[in-house]
Amino acid sequence: MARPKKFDPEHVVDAAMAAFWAKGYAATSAEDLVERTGLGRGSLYHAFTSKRALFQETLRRYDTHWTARRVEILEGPGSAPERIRALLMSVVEEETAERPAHRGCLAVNAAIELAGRDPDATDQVRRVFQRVEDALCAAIQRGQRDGEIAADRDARALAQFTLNSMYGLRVLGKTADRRTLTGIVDSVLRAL
Amino acid sequence: MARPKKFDPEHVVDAAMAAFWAKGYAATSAEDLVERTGLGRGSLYHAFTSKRALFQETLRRYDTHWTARRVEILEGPGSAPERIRALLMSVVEEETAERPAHRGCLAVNAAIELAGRDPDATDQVRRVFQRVEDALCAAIQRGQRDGEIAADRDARALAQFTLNSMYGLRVLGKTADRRTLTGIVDSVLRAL
DNA sequence: CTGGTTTTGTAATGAACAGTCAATTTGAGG
DNA sequence: CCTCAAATTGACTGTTCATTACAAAACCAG
Repeated sequence: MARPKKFDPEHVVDAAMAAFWAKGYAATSAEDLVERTGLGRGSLYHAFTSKRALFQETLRRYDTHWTARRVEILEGPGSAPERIRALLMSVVEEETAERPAHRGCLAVNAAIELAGRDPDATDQVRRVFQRVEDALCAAIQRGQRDGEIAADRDARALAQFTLNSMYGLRVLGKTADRRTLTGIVDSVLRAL
Repeated sequence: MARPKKFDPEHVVDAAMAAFWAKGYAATSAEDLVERTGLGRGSLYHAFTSKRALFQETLRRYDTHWTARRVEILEGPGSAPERIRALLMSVVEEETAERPAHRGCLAVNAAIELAGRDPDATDQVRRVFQRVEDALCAAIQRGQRDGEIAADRDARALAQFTLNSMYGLRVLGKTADRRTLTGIVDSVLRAL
């Protein structure tokens, strides 16, 4: 290695993520990325090849970094239903927060914007969804062992149902108020 | 009126809708719209002012035309749970269809792409969501009268829960297979 | 048939787009 | 303290973007 990079690639990807997250893929320009990352145009392209490749890197980092945070919520202390409620309520809080307004979940945004047109993005999104589903399934199985969730029900099916509800909140969160969303969370937990 | 329009405005909006629906707002170019609608650039801009205004018109038409179809499913013959299942399964069918691939629901797509950045689009999306929610609420109240759905539960809350699940399917539909989605529909109906 | 108003088609606008390049700087290895 | 591969810089590419200008064409009212 001759000359070391002046920047931390992870920081740069985080900055790019902020841009893509706020505006979506198509509406984010190379200029936006240059501004946010602080890199020069040349450096950015030298290091990441293209806008598309940088977005792919962004999705990868979202998977490892942000998805892990969601999983941690489920693995925290407390009963399984409590943990699941905490997860869903964290989504409600995010969606109703003033700032950043309605940025939602990057994986969901990418799924809606690019599914069917960008196979690589779709794959990465699938990975995110799968990780959360698996964590939900583990939490539900724990709840079944502890007698908080009916043991005769299929844990995988319940996990998928809960995941579905969580992503529903990402959609309704764009227009619904906190009360409504909280009511939905109550209904979901009642169904477990 | 001096010279009559050569085109049917509704047909043109439908064509524009197809373009926006397939690619999203930002990724659809004026050129795409010209191709799809068959109009000349001049005519298109003369009649619809701007890409943004045409999109707004598109959302309005989606609300009156497509949302009505969803509502019709709920008002069809059969028990309330049957009708709700039919609605959710129509979403599953659309999401797993080969063609058009993963175009989803235009209102959901617009919500995810533009919420927080385009107040007019957000308002229109809210209107769509509200109409479906109201129709669900009516169906659920009917089900409660007929004894198919527990009468002690809040119909509005159940409608919002069901709406949430429906839009969850729009998200998971991008990566999940038909079996999984159908399983989720089963879980949702079990919760009513 | 004619006047007046609107629609239409085409060409042109400047801005913004993603991506490239050659020149320059840098610092780790020898 | 060189050498040289890699990183940086910022100007530059050609393309595509949304939108407009303008003149020709079309049609209804009188």
